[in-house]
Amino acid sequence: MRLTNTLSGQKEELVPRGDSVTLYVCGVTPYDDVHVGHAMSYIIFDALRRYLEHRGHKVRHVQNFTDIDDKMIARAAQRGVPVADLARHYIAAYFQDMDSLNIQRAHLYPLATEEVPHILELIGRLVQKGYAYQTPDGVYFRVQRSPEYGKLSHRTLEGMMAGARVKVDEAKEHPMDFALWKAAKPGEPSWESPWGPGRPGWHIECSAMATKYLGAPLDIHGGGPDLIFPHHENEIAQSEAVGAAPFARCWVHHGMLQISGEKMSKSLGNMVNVKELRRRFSADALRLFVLSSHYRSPLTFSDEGLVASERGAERLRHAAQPDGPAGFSRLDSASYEARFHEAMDDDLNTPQALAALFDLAREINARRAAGEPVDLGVGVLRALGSVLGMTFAPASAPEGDHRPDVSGFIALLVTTRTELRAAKQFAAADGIRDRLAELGVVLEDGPQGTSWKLKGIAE
RNA sequence: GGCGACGUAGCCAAGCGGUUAAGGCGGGGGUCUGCAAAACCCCUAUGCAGCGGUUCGAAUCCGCUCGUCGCCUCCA
Repeated sequence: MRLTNTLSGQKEELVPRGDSVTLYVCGVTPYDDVHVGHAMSYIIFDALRRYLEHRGHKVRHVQNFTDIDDKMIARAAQRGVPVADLARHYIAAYFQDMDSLNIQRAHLYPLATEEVPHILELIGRLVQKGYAYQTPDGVYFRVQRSPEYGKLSHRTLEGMMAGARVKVDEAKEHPMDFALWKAAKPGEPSWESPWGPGRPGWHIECSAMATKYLGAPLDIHGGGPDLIFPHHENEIAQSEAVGAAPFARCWVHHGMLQISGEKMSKSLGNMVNVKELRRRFSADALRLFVLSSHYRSPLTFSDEGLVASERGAERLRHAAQPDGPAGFSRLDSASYEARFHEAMDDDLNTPQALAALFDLAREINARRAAGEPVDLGVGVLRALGSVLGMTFAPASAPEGDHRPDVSGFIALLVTTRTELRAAKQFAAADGIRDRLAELGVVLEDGPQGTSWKLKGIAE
């Protein structure tokens, strides 16, 4: 398949070298609940991984947790809890939320705090080779030693300095030099090192973990677009300085999630967290919302968009119901599969892949309505949908929905209503239906009798 | 100030020089139904921000104008 490589700005054919594809995705700093921006990011990389696996590649997927940094320390202090406890809590929350979105877990989730020896070794090599120097504040990377610095973000040191929004630190040789090791201030968690007690800088952990667990060059290194600079740029500088060049063959970045035209950020206070969203929308609706635009385009979050996606998800769910007779069908699912693959092969074009799925759903519905067996088509729809991470699970049982199971009572009312209808007492029958609708139970009369489902999710 | 992205139907969104401009949501009409819902069928952009240019041919390439947004600082 072809993927856009941020490094070249071009679509490039992904050619696996060994028996597997290595995928490193930058993870979160676990100091707060995950928000829709994270959801968007990890849904996209989940779809990428699932597709690679669908195409027969073995994927080795590593994603880190930055469990020690300024934000962690500040939040822990604010709450009066140890940093490690804060990390443990939000890492658990991260998994809960991502699981609820049907995002496959990475094979390994290294923690920065557990990689300190390896990080120190890497810093030592950088110092030894003249790429790093010590100041009273810690150890810094010497960006001017990297002639290619800026190659990922396509900018130059001069260009960045022109912006002049860089804080001046007298002790640094160059304003763009960045910390590899931060000297501990009193009361901060710290580790011993040849440069005094301190903790790792942000960027060094990813270089250390990625090379340790996957080895350079990585086939794919991904992350949010806001990580291109400085995080990923610095990862490249550090890693390639010690000979791990190229650090990654293909850099994959997606568009930014925005909220009503603005960037969503902690400072603007317009965060929407995943837990809250999952109470109102199904995992499939979130998937559809994210994947119905191309991953490299910015996406604007909106409630109306989610509502529309929930309807769309419901449409696919309906078509994917494995009912009806099995048997031969004239439905040509191969052509839909071909469209799906062609779209996904071309830089993960999920909107077009979804279009193929919706067209398949339409044909399934039409043939099912005509009494034809559609089990083969349904099988293909479910298989391809699951490549995108769709669950097809009924929307009626959202995560965190603690409504008691009332199906017995509803069944009783449905039976009663059926009897009323048989007796042509339509006013009473409609009354039951209306009252149930008010309570969030939708009845549908079909040839095989009356079925019901809970509405509730996207109300 | 530097770098970059985008502007396609009421809304979201594909399209990467050449058949009738995907798909979803919404809306309109119809079939089915006691009615409704769901489902199905049909319709919903002679036009792709505007103006020039290149080309036999442009939503797609180039230039300019207008508009929106992002990165350059912690952030997926």
